[in-house]
Amino acid sequence: MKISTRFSDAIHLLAFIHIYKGKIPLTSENIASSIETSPVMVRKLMGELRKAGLIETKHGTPDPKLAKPTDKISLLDVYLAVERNKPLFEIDHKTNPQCIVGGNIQETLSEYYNQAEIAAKAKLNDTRLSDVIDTILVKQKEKEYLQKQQNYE
Amino acid sequence: MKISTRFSDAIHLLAFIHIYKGKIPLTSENIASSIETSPVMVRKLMGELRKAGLIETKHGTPDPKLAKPTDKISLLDVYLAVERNKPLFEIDHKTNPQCIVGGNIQETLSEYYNQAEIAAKAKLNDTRLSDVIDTILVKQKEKEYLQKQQNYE
DNA sequence: TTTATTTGTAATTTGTATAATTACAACTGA
DNA sequence: TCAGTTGTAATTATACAAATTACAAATAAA
Repeated sequence: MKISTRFSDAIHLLAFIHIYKGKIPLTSENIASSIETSPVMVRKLMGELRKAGLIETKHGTPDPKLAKPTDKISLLDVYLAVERNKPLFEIDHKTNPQCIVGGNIQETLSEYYNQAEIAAKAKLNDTRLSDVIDTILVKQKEKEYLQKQQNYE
Repeated sequence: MKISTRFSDAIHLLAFIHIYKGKIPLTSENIASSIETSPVMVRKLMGELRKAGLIETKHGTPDPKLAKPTDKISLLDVYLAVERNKPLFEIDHKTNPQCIVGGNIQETLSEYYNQAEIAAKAKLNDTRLSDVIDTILVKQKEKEYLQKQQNYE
């Protein structure tokens, strides 16, 4: 499976907008170079985030903004924006309906999978974009501190 | 993305063995026709389930058995057997390390993703193969009852 | 009001993970 | 012995995400 990094990249994009707003021009080109993807992918993701009401953009103008404060955007909001209702656990929808197992496994698993999926989504809903940004900034400070230390050794 | 149904198919396979043991020969051919996949895929999955200690097979003999009672096998056991440590949420590992966001997002997200993943896996660990089999058999009975009803109408 | 820049989006190509297929040695049991 | 099966490797086919290409529409600055 060619794995999808849309969810990760969308969070990256939102954090980037917040951290670099006013410091560098927020063109799809600049954002793409941080994610290391194509500007077109960035614009597509931004289109979906815009439709979900998470950012505001203006056609022709390289200046996207977050539509809400970072503590009012949860990771679940981002997930739903770019992955829609994509299941976390895939069910095999092509099983033999003539068989007791094949004829009932899909419905059965979808119930149990759903419970697990909701547990995961509840955690995503508890995590705010502000948490992610705070963690990024702390990790960055720690890195810078370690580098400074090394310079004096 | 070509989605993977290995997890679903592995549960299907185990339920099939339990329900049809002694009723029909448990050849990879017969199991495959219920899953609607190839016999080779079934034999591969069985190989992984065997290595994980969930089933016992004998080379050349079409007679796999569950290695434990169905209430001692959880969906998490099956997941780990066939998906190993495959992450539920994929992190983009190719981001620009020169950027504050690109340089810290991977570590950051892996922490939050892990929390969500553990919540989901805990639910899978709470669900036993016996639960799945019970649900399948109940659903089957319900179907048969409805069909009988229709015959008298 | 022209011109360079950018967004937004569609169409096409490319890369790659997964499943299906092919092939066959090794084992089993009648 | 021999037909049937498992276990596994190698190859091919398929499906889909990402990258690329292309361009109309909007913007901003000269």
